[in-house]
Amino acid sequence: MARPSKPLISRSNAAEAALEVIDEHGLEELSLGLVAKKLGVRPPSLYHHFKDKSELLQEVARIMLVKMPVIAAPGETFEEQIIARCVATRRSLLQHPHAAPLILRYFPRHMLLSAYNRAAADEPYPTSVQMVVIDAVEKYTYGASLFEASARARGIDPMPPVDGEKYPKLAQAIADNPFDDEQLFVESLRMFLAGVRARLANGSVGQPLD
Amino acid sequence: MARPSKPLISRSNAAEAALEVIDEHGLEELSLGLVAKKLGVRPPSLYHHFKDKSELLQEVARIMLVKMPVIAAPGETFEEQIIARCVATRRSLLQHPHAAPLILRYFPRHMLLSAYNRAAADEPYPTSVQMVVIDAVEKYTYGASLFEASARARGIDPMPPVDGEKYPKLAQAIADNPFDDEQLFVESLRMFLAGVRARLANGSVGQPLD
DNA sequence: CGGTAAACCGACTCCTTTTAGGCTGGCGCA
DNA sequence: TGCGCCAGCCTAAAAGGAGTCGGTTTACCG
Repeated sequence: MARPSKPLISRSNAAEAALEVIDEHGLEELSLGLVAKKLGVRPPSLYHHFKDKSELLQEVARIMLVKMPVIAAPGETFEEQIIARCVATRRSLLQHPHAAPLILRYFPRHMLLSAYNRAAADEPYPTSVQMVVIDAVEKYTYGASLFEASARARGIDPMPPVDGEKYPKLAQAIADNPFDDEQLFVESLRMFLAGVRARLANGSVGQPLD
Repeated sequence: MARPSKPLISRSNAAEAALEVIDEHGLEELSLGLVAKKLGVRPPSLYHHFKDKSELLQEVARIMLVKMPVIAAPGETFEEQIIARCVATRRSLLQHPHAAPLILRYFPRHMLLSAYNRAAADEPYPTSVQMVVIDAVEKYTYGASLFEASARARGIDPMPPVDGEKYPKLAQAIADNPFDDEQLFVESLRMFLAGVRARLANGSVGQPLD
């Protein structure tokens, strides 16, 4: 079994295998041994395709972003189209809660440049605030998804049971919250984008709220 | 040197030592050996105080949050007070870019419950939207800080140089962006909080933007 | 003053990453 | 067709870190 007729390992199938291992065992327990086993191969063979383990993990982060669906939501407002894309991104990341932290470690911004360019082209905002919107929407989308993924990976409730005696106001707020996790996410984005509108409308961009 | 008169190791000084190691060498290179060396001690001794390495890291995450300054900004609007606290949190996290990812892995929500309770008490919003604000502000603050920390830890620019030929609109948006990183962060929060006001004012909470 | 247990250590095991070098068979080329 | 190269896998083993076990010393408490 020295050299197979068809290669057993490729960059992408190794990354897929690693992603499966992470989904099943978690990021901590990922070892080259487990990835190799899944490919029917010995651990050192992976070094023929990757410089080291971190390069493999980087590839995992990459395929997670590549596999994200491209959403079109015609007929809706510009803002709702943004939100639809953010929701798709969030759902996509939550498919692999254990792997999500890799996005943070190996965030491949260059892969998103064309998306940002399109965003800048589509946004009906003055160019001076476009970066605020791009930056905030990106960071909120990925940040919120990562925190939720982390909570799910650890098997804990995003918002733990709260002692109504010690924290009455918080308990009340939780009880009166009509939104589930995704709705909370969507509503937050709407608040933000509504705020962009409002501050542009009254010319207060850059000024404190009074 | 079997038992010193004063203990050499404690939970907190071990965590401090680990934090220093992380600051100097990065999270990947952190080993119990390095922490032990910094304490003038042998690696196995740490197991007298921590169950395993992850418990030590959890403690590191904890002290990072505990050491956060408590900010008061009297005389300002409620929103600007929130923002001041978020900025302080962001700066605090950016003091330790390499350690920041630990916050994600070991986020101790229960430590923040009293802060959330106070937030719920202070927020002049109906209880049905308080969670939207608390949740979004928290996730954006920590998420954005983590992404910036990650970028700095890797020594890369948050926004890499953009090819003006390939991405003209994006290059334009970057050129016309008047804000630095922290101002971008602040302005995003203002947009969000302005949006909360606006949507409450016109009763559109929960409704799509039109 | 004696017993208990806290606090640290050395030696060891196990596991994982990574390097070095070897084998084999597909494939280009004469 | 035959030859040699090298892609693509292998085994062996080094290097190093996490964690265990069983001391040993000394503080502390009755």
